[in-house]
Amino acid sequence: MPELPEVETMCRGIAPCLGTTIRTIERPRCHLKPIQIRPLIGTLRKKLCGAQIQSVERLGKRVVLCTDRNTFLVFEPRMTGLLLLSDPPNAEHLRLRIGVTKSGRRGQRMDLLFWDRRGLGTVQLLNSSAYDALRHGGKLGPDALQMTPSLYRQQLGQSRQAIKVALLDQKRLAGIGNLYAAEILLLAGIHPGQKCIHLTDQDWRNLSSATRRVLRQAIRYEGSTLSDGTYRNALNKKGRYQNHHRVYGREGKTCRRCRVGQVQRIVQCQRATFYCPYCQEA
DNA sequence: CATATGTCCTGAGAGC
DNA sequence: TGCTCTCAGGACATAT
Repeated sequence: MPELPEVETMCRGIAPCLGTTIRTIERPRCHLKPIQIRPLIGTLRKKLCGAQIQSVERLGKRVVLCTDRNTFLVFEPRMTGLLLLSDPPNAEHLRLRIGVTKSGRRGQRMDLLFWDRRGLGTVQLLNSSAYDALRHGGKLGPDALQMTPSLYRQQLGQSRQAIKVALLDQKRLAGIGNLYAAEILLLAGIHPGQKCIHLTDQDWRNLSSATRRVLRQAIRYEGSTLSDGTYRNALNKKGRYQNHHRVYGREGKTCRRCRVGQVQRIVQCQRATFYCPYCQEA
């Protein structure tokens, strides 16, 4: 389930594509239900073949390839999507292959692959106004790494939702998912069920610093590969942050922050929440 | 408007 | 053993 650290790792991993020219676009044969790709593959080919990849950006949990035609190819991995420069985990879940070449007459060939086991991911080509609407149209909050105490209070402070639920709302802030919400709230010392509207200035300060600390550390470890083994970096290597989770997925085990509390699992909005009753008082 | 719930999708694991 | 059922949770659509 790629969240900010995994998607950031993908962006860094596909950096060898920078400056390359798109030559081919294919959707591999697949007996599974095809993923959503917009526009249709033929149109996508016409619009992208010959275009140069100028930059790679992360937009919340999305990866964006920006081309010299002022168009933007937006990958949304959702649960199990991956961007790869090497062989995929298997062939049957390969969803899109983009062949690129380095600039120059006999530029080196390379394949950028979109692989997605569950097929909930999407790929979309946007023009600049559509991309602008995605970034600034109010559908996506500020990036989680940019959150300050006052920005947190501004984006979440009036909400009557539980803080854990609000952290997952990409309209409020972009990039946090179920796993990192749990780890961030632990370090902030805030109970996941606490209503946003009741949080104090000290809580927002703690949340702001915990957010940066957790996400930066997770990026350093190239994200989390859970027990299903799905998440991989662009070279098909596992992340390592799962070995440093303090509460996520650790129900009944000892909290890695205080080494005293026993990790609890509750359900909020039909999603699992892990927390330490010792570090995070109700 | 804000918040809550249902839907999509596949494969792992539980339970019989 | 082999089947059926439940669950995992991204974002979006629909309901309250």
